[in-house]
Amino acid sequence: MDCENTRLTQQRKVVLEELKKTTAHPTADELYEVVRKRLPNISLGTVYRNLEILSACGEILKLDLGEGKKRFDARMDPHYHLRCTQCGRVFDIPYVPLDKEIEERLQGVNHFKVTGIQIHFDGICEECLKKMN
Amino acid sequence: MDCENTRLTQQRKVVLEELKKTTAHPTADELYEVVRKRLPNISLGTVYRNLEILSACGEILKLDLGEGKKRFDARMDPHYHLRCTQCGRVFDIPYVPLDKEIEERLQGVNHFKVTGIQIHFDGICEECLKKMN
DNA sequence: ATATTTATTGATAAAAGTTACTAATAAAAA
DNA sequence: TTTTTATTAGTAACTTTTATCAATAAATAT
Repeated sequence: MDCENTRLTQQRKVVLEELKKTTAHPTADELYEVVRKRLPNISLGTVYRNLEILSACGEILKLDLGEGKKRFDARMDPHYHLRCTQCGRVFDIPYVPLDKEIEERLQGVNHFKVTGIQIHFDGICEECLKKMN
Repeated sequence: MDCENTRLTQQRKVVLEELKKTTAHPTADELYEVVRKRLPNISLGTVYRNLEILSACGEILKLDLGEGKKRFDARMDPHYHLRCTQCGRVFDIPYVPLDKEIEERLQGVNHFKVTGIQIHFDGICEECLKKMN
């Protein structure tokens, strides 16, 4: 992916701006609906294309929480994600530096070169916990 | 999901048997091709349906490694998975009991009830490492 | 400023993976 | 054996994502 010869179009700008405004980890389709309020003629394909480019160029994160669709996140500092099995929302979880330790512990037990670790959590959010009691 | 009133059909039996034979973590489609050799008239939908039922009833694992398609595994003892970014194959990684420790460390830093942890690894397998040197 | 180059767009179709539907079948119970 | 109903094959439909392509607009050169 060539991130040098990239142009800051209105569409790409608005997609990135709207993603930065939210903490909801929207899907491409959800973000499309939001962006459409500012750019009514934008197409869903353009949203997909820009999310792909932005994530490939390290400007945003593409998340796969096993839902059969991808989510996106403009927050780039280290953190984890928890998906509430009750309401389906995705929340940020503070980062505790486990990755390094996990890598260390895995040394010697296999013949692979580990290059990345994917971790996320399932659980029940505060709001849903209250509703249950 | 009602796992009591379940019938051991030839199709379900063969799907489970063939999955147990392999360590390749096949997709539904890949397993369909294998099962078809024994049951030429089985349909892809039946393979999907049975994999769904078997995993819902805790007989097999459904894996999502972020590829946009699910994989299945009949190995039920605790272990992790590594996907080789070079050849795309999925390998088993010995289990080191991280889950409990991770859960402990996450206590107090959030307001969620964590019910599950999804961990998998990206890397390069032994075979691909050799080819690179 | 203006012209040129080419990355990007909107619109649409198509691909890939998965689920839903239905009459017919077969596994378990009576 | 008969009855009940979970399951099947075949197919359509659905969801998410990617590809195609002529038209457009952002950056660069003139």
